[in-house]
Amino acid sequence: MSPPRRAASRGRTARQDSLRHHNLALTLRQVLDAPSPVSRADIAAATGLTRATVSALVDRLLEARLVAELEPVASQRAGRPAVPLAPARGTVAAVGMEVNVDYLGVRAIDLGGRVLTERVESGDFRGSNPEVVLDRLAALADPVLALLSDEGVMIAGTALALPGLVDSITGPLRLAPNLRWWDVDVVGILAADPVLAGMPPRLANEANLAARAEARVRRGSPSSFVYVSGEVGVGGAIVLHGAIYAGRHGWSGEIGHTVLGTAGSFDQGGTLESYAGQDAIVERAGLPRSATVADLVAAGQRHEPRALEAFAAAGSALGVALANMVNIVDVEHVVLGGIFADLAEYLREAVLAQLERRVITAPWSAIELSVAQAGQHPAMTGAALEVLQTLVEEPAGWLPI
Amino acid sequence: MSPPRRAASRGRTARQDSLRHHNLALTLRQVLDAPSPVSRADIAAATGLTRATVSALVDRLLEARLVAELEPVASQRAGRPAVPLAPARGTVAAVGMEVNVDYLGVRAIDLGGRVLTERVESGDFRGSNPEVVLDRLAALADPVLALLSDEGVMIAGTALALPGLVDSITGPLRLAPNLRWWDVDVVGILAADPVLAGMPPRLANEANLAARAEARVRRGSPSSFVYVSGEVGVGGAIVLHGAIYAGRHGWSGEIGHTVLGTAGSFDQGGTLESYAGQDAIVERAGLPRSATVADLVAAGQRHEPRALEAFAAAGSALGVALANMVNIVDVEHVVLGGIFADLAEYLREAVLAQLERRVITAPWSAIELSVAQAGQHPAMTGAALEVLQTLVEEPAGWLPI
DNA sequence: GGCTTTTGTTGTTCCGATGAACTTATCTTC
DNA sequence: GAAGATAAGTTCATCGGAACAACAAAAGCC
Repeated sequence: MSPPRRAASRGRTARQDSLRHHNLALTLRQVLDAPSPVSRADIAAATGLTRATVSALVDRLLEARLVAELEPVASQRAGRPAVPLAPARGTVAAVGMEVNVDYLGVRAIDLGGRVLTERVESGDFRGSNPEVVLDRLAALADPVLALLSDEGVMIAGTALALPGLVDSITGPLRLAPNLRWWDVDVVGILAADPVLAGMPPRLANEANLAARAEARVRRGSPSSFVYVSGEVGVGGAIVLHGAIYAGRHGWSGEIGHTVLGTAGSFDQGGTLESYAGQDAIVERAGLPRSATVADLVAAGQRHEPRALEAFAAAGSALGVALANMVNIVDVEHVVLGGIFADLAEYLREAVLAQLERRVITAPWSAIELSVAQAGQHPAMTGAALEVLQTLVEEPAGWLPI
Repeated sequence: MSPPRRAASRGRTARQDSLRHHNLALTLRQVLDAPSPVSRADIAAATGLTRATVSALVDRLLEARLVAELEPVASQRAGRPAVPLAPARGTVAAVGMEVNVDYLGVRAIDLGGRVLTERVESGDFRGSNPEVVLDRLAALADPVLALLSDEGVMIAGTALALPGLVDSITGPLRLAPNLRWWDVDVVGILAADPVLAGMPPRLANEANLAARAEARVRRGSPSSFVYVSGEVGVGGAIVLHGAIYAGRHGWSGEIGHTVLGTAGSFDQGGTLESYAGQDAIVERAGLPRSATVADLVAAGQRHEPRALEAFAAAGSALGVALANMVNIVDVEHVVLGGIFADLAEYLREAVLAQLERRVITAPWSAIELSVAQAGQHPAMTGAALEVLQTLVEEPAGWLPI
């Protein structure tokens, strides 16, 4: 087995076929990332490759069924009409899975990012047994994978989003505080399922994957942002020039544990999560422990003073922690996800006030704050995109011999 | 510090000559980064290129006078003796400059990182006039550049380290709090000097460049670390896999402005600098405002209670801020630079205590704390290395036509 | 119906890495 | 000290891959 060679990546020697790999990946990205179908000539113009070269590359992608030709449409312009190229539909799927505190799910997307199938189950997995929960996930995934196989869809791979610290890709899961799981060999347990044993999931942190999904729907504007995801815990991620910043092990973005509110002595001091986690907000708002996000929003709409005060406190804490993060990573756009998206209306002012005050670069580059657009369960989509990315970076592996 | 064009870098089309560029840079790095001279055969073995290819590439590097052949040494082994290759000496120089709060200087290094010349002047530049100071810097740089030219050394370029926020590479300097400079067109002012007008310096933050020098002396272990530099201000930088993480504008690593010690309300709250900046430590130690680092160290050696207490407070604050940073960027090694290096003995315990307590990944990957090894004025070296890097990444530009 | 314009394809050429054979320079062994 | 053995570096034919230019195809324009 040859080592996985990426085209001319840093430190590796560039051979003849590195060129092909690189340009093939480049061409594929042009098709996948374009908002509407593109022609070979468009790709040539965008990449600087010649039309001849692009034609040869596209031929390979067509053969591999990664790209499809659509019917030409009348362009109303002079010249031979272009053949529109689009991501192939129903040929290749990527499967994203997620285990979170209150639900688990499976979502399959195709090369165009279209959802092919999805299954989501609610539950309460705080303090749950990993084997039991992961068995349940496998039971959810099996029919999805079977359905895809029946339809002749090739499965590019699987990935699993987890609300905790995961060693990049292969695991193990070190710690998921709100599940109360630690040192769980997730891949090993899932391998008990015969189907998943054949395509072990890549593991990653839920917030990082949600940020990936967000980066995709934004299609590059902004291409760099900090993503904070409010769930039971508070997660974060950094997207720089469209790519997830994973850190050394994949443990980056743990904003939830930012220390705030030390009262003079550094031995006390609560973390962001203790101010802006869902439980903290609910408690401060004076709602019962079982209150949901919807209950919080409702309280806000009724202008309940205690709720508004809780939102302001959470917003300030979030703003301070985000300012620290922005000062360190130098990214001027912040995206609110999870429950922070639902509560954005009530948090916005306090968050922005702290950001504008604490971020030293604010006078030269205003901090923008926006609400996540990636829809329900973005980490599931992000997990599938993670798989897709490996394919997009290495399309040569999918070519017919 | 932004990504200068790499051969076949992401998003660019790879042409035939991209291969050459890439492999040429790869070969050059092998020679420059090796601790001792290497042969063509060594390079071939290390890179996977064939000896034939390496020979051809090395010939070009010899012609460009970037690499030199040394006298063969008896290897005591069978076989034809290898021709040792080393960075060329005295052919190409990179010039690093620095303006800081209490000194300014110029340092020229060659391809091997050897210091060719350097000039440093002390001063007190708080609240200084940028034109005056930069004129003085130019007056310091001119003879250095002249000397190099006289000796037939080609100058690869210049770079300038500044203790503040600089827009990547071309400036302007947005803010240097301790100089009390803001929105200074540094490159424009230096262009009044006829010599520097011909080779305008790249600008970057002092801490980022010091971290670059540190990464160089460490030669890759650790290849990822957080660097905190205590000066009058507190600067920071992130090195990931040997490369400086610059952020979106080059404003990353501003750990000095981390908010700590908010007493319940988020409207108060001091920054790290107000606990661990030199002035803060001096004041808390009960020393006169004019006290130097040496005075602080002396007070520590005399076990003066107020000094030790000040060190403990600074260490705790630093530890909390570093923990926040490590949680966000996921790097398990911390390097203390500037005055923190001198005071490391007294800070270590408090810093480590906070790190071990606050970094959530500490149980799985112990945080290591070490002292900077890059010597005096590392940012000057780092600035020169910044220039060198552009050459190393694009050696093709230096080839004879 | 010729002309223009744009798309996609077909050779040919050129560049760069490979691989095998060859030369060079040492050590080893009898 | 001559004959291998071993390793370093070079030479040359070959091959893969992109560029370039010429050409065919399919439209609109007058």
